[in-house]
Amino acid sequence: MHTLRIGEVARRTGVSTDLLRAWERRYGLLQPDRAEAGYRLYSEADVARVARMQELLRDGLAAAEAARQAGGEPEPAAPRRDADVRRLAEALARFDDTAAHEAFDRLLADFTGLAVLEQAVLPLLRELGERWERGEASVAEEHFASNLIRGRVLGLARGWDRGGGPRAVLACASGERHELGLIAFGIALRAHGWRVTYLGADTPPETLAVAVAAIAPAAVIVVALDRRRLEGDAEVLADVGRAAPLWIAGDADEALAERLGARLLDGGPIEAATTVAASA
Amino acid sequence: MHTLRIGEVARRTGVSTDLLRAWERRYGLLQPDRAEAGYRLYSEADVARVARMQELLRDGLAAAEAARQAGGEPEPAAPRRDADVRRLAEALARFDDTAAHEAFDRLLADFTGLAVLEQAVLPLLRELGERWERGEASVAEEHFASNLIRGRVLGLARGWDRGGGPRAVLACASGERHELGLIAFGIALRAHGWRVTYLGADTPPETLAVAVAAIAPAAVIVVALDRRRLEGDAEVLADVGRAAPLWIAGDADEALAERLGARLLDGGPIEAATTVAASA
DNA sequence: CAGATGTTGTCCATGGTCTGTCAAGTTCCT
DNA sequence: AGGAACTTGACAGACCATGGACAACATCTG
Repeated sequence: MHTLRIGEVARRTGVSTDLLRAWERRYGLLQPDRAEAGYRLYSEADVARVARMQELLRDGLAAAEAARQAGGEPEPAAPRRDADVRRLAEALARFDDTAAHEAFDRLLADFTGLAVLEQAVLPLLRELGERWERGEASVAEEHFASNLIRGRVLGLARGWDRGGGPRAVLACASGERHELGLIAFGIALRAHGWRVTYLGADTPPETLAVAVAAIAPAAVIVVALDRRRLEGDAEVLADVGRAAPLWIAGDADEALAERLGARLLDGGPIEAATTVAASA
Repeated sequence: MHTLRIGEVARRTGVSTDLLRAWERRYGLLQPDRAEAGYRLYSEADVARVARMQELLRDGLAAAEAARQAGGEPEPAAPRRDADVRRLAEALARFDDTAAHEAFDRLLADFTGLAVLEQAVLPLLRELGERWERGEASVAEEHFASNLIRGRVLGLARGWDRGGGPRAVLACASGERHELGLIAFGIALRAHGWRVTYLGADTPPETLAVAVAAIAPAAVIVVALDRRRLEGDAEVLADVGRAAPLWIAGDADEALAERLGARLLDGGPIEAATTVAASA
């Protein structure tokens, strides 16, 4: 199981080899096996532990304290997570509110909000949508699931305007009600140290304009899965784009972005957050 | 659990490190642990206490008095509830996500979910609506507030199907998106020992039918603030009414109820829950 | 009203601690 | 040979502690 050399771990985690050795020397974060020649040999669990360490550092803990906390149990491996995801899916299909919340709670206890969204919730909803298109899932199932999940995920969007980083305003376009991707983006941007003001689903463009005027953010992100929702409010959005850097995501292209004085965001929520974070 | 150093507490609260030390020295607001090197180590609870201190300062109290209250005995309940409701309203008007959640948390810690809804949230939204009609509140304010509150209130609707009481299915009519009253009703019905399956806003009638067939509840409650939302789905709703006792609430009257094979619910959410609970 | 007194947020000097990075010299593998 | 890794030691810059000082403001006093 212990097969990775230090350079590979560094590549995977973005932590320099020097720093990996320093963490080992100072805090005993990792205790890799050794090859006969003395080379450190790490396991996948070690990589996860380093990732956890990085998260704790981003949360503002001192390195010594972060190492102490990351030194405990590594994140549970994929099987346990998959079991909980499956339990969640089954509970939703049964309209079983209690079981669904329990599965969700367990996922949140074991993983970060971003990981839960990325690896469990979004794929689950995507799959549900596909099954629905194929006629295998009922409207009722889809409705119950997305309603419950919406409530839980909105609960993740809090305390986002704390701290001292640059500010961003996030909104779904007018009429747009799919906000899960936007929330995932918000969490990811938060991990980059930004402060986020989340306006949520179905934000009228005037609301956006008022918020932007009040906050003077370093970025404004508007998402729509149907480009007509953007086109319909083109003038107001262009005004917003003159007041602050505007990004659009979802069903948009370069031409539309240019028309709105906006920049285009594509890829998943996580890459998009990296892009925006790099802009300021 | 004392893990945060002073700089991180400063970042999270926006209070300078100097001031944190001054508050400790002068008022004993916080008594952090110390690391071996002498560094102050704070807990999450300390962060909350600082946030509370800031709120009291915003309310105009002198720092010494604010520290006394933030650190010491809580005030009697009623004034504090009013103060927290006011703080919630002010935070929402400022787009201040963190302060709003904190005020909400404190309300929930001190009162039941039903009381918070009945005495704080619903009146607050009603007042906001009125100010909006008079042009005193912006669309932006209204949107931000109801979005944040929706997320919090949805978080109250969990674990509702536990236990052994009679079952009820709750839904907003198709297109209807005002679900706060329905959630208040759900909490109240829960207090009568019922198990509640909550389908949420904008429930298509077919979804309702599937859920009712799957659950065989002792009551089905459908709410709409605009009666056309009920009339549009009259046939399916009448089918539902044949499968289980159906109640309609909101903008409806006896004639419409009769047409749907339903019974009429009026009055506030709490009386309505009493009515339904008495029916089984 | 002038002056005295108290309150409160901020600033500074000095000195210790923490932590990421770097360097030097060596060994291992292909 | 050359790239990657090893160990040890060092270092700069960020971070923190203490204690005192101070300016701005409010409140009280004669």
